[in-house]
Amino acid sequence: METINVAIVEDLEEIREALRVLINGSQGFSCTHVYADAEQALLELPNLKPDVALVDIHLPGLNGIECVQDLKDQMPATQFMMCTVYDDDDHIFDALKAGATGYILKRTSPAQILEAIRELHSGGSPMSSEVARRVINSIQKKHAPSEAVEILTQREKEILDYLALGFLYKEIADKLTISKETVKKHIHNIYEKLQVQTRTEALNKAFQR
Amino acid sequence: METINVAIVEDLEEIREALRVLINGSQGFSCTHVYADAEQALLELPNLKPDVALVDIHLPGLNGIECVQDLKDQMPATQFMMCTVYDDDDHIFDALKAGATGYILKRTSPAQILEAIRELHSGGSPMSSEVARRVINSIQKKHAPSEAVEILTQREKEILDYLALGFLYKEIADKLTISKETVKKHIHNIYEKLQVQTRTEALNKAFQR
DNA sequence: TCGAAAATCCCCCGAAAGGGTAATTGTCCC
DNA sequence: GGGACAATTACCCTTTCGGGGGATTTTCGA
Repeated sequence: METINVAIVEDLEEIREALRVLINGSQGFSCTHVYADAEQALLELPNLKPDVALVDIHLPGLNGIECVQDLKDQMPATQFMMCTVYDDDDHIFDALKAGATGYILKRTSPAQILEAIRELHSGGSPMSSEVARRVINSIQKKHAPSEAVEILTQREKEILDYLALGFLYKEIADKLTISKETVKKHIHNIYEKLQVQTRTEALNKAFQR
Repeated sequence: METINVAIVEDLEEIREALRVLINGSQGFSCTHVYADAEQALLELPNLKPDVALVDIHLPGLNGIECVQDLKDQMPATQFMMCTVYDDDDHIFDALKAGATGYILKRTSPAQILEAIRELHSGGSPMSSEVARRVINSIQKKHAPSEAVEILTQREKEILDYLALGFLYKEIADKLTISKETVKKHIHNIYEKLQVQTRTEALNKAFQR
């Protein structure tokens, strides 16, 4: 059974040392490198390529999310877990976009932290069910058609979909076997209802872009 | 401490009954309604409005995801947990889009199932770390700019971003303090590199739409 | 069955978009 | 220094887009 190499980026010495002691004191885990800020981590970590990196979001200077963003490019095999007090939507989503694959809160128990590291290393994405709910809410919000679309008629929605695919008026007309002028009229009505002037604006408003 | 009312939609009698017995035999849980197919559940559940519904994905006739989609509209307060043998990306994502907020695999232990129901009811989204990883991978894939964009120059990417926001050539020109003709040329080059003819096509290809 | 909403079509017109070509200025690299 | 490439500007041209107006038929619910 191999040892999981863990690096820590955390500005608060108390927490940083507690994590180091926890990890080094546990069978199968090793923590040889800890950093108090992102800048130092960015300098050294790319050469060390640890299996897992625990990164605090709130860091002085460059924050943890930007830190992960930079590091992930240079060491894609390393798994990053955000370790933070924040559990609001924005931070979670930004962290995931930056390349983090785990997200735990600081109040997580030591045993659970170790378990999370193990899961992260074996291909999972540990996160509390509250964090997961926030992620899911974001997905569901993104996939829900905006309310603006509701005021459109069935035909208008249909044409809007073709518009989203990049078809010309003429192509849409052919697909629906109606005249180009009718397509134009529908689109004109769509623009009026959505209060926009161009195709791209309409698509941005109709879907959440 | 209130009792959590749980409904079950599961076609295999063995599993269905095992879940019912598990839930009814546990303090704080109650399961009074079980269904072997989606059709029956759709008829009765909207009147019962249980706190939580465990729904199998693989059902005869209407599948569990379509079932949740229909039910979620009629009873938005009920929390739906998919309970399945599948853990592939498509099913997970479709289930979440349909309105499910939990996703557990059938091999989950009885104790963990109860814990998952409790978390689901208290506002969390229980899912195994493997399932969570798949969700996160989908998010990261969606947010990663497509490789196609990489062949664009910095200036071209910049203009592409403005294009995505729906600006006119003239507006982009003003923002970048360059001439409209230059903007046009850049966009022409972008289209060539992305092998498209229109703005919408370019945006669809550049981002994953 | 009456009327409103939706869907269909048409004309005019100016602005925007997109294709093609050519030329100038840098910068970076060999 | 020369070559490749990025960024810039300019001009040509055609098509498409979108706003304005008006008109007819279909549909569907009150």
